Amino acid sequence: MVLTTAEENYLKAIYHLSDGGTKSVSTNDVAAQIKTKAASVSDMLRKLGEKEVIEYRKYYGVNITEEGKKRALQTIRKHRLWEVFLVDKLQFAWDEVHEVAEELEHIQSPLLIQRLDEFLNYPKFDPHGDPIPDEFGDVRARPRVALIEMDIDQSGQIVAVKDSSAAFLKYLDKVGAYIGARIKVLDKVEFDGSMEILVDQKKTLFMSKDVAANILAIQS
Amino acid sequence: MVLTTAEENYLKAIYHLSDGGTKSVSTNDVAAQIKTKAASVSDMLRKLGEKEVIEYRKYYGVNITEEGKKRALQTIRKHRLWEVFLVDKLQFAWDEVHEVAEELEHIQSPLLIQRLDEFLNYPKFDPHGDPIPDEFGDVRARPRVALIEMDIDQSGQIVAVKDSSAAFLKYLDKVGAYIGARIKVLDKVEFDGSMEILVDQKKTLFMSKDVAANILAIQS
DNA sequence: TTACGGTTTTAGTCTTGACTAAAAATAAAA
DNA sequence: TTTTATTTTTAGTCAAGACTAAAACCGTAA
Ligand SMILES: [Mn+2]
Ligand SMILES: [Mn+2]
Ligand SMILES: [Mn+2]
Ligand SMILES: [Mn+2]
Repeated sequence: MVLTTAEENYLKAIYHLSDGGTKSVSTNDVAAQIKTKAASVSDMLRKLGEKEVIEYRKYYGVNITEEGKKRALQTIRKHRLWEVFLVDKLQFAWDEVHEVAEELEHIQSPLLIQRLDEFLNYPKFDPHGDPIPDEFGDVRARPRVALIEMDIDQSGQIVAVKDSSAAFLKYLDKVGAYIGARIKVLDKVEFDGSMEILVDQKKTLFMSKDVAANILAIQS
Repeated sequence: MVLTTAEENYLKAIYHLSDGGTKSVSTNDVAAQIKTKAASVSDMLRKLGEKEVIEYRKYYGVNITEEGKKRALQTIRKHRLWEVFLVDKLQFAWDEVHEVAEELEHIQSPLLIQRLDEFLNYPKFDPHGDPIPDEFGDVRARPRVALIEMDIDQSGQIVAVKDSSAAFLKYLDKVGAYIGARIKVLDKVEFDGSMEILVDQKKTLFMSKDVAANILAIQS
């Protein structure tokens, strides 16, 4: 059974909103994520339910099935591999890849993805630090914590961003935060939740709590 | 004005059938090429006419406009660049690329194509020997002649294939004909039009007139 | 000049994936 | 336990792109 581009996009959205299939997802949540109207979502949920990639109980939201999870992870795998390709091979900036990958992820060719993976040397993470599922849909997740959760004097390394919008990524470029940077929390301001971060042992960075909430690190 | 995937496919078909815009094209020809029904084609021709990429006179076939030619060549450029990518970078065989390129050619991103072109080192020909239009739609065509048109004792070099079907390309692989091969016509059989060809000064190849008609060479 | 065969267009239908407006169901408040 | 607010679904519509069947047109032959 084959999914259309629209169905793949819905399923991916449901997967993300459900935190990898752990939570159930409401019609309105999906509508917001996909930027469609709830009425359109209701329709699609019925169809995805019939295809048994989600379990759909009217008025009570949806849960993704095992089959659905597998399908969503395949699409996510393709999306992230293409992002790596665009950045590593075609010198795209990390804030330029998302829309293109959103299209490329729907190209149907198992051989293409297998060869692309090989060509990219089997990358484990995409340019935003998100893990790339293997061909069986297995994801090796790293324990990650938002910068905002870290305490003063704690050290670590930036490994991913929660928000992949161009606006946010460009801001990180501007201030010199990047994936792989070593960081240390110098100060947390009680009043507004903003933070002072030492980057690579040399540069001090001030960031609002909104920024700190969208940078993910591993602690060391 | 933006074209849908379907519209791009129709326009490309019309471009090819019209020999690069020189001949007018009938509804039935398009239907055969796209593998749809004439009724569907009529409908689409009306739409393409409204978008002024073709000139459509009911019952009298269509002619592609300058704007249409430009659009078609952009799609062809993308198709052929992706074919080069698949063969040169992902080790696809030349008979495996067409279907995938047929999808990839519709990805919308000028930056992607510009960077891909650069990454591939500005290739001038695709894996089947067809020229790749530049970003302005200019094609530098080589003078090519079908093998079947060559006379006994004439020499040359295989530069392209007319038929890009997997069946034909696999056959060429099997018998050892390839783009770039040096060839010489040893014999032409009056009776059935079949030919005897010397390849790379060492291997003799017998081919039917159908095969000889689909191999293109430059004479030397 | 008319009849005919082949080509093309029109008319009507279907599916997919959107939308708006209205109805129905659920959840929260009184 | 009603009432109300919010969410969700249904009903009806639309556009794109396909299809079949029927009508219209074109060019040729009688
Ligand atoms: Mn997508
Ligand atoms: Mn990403
Ligand atoms: Mn195509
Ligand atoms: Mn080609």
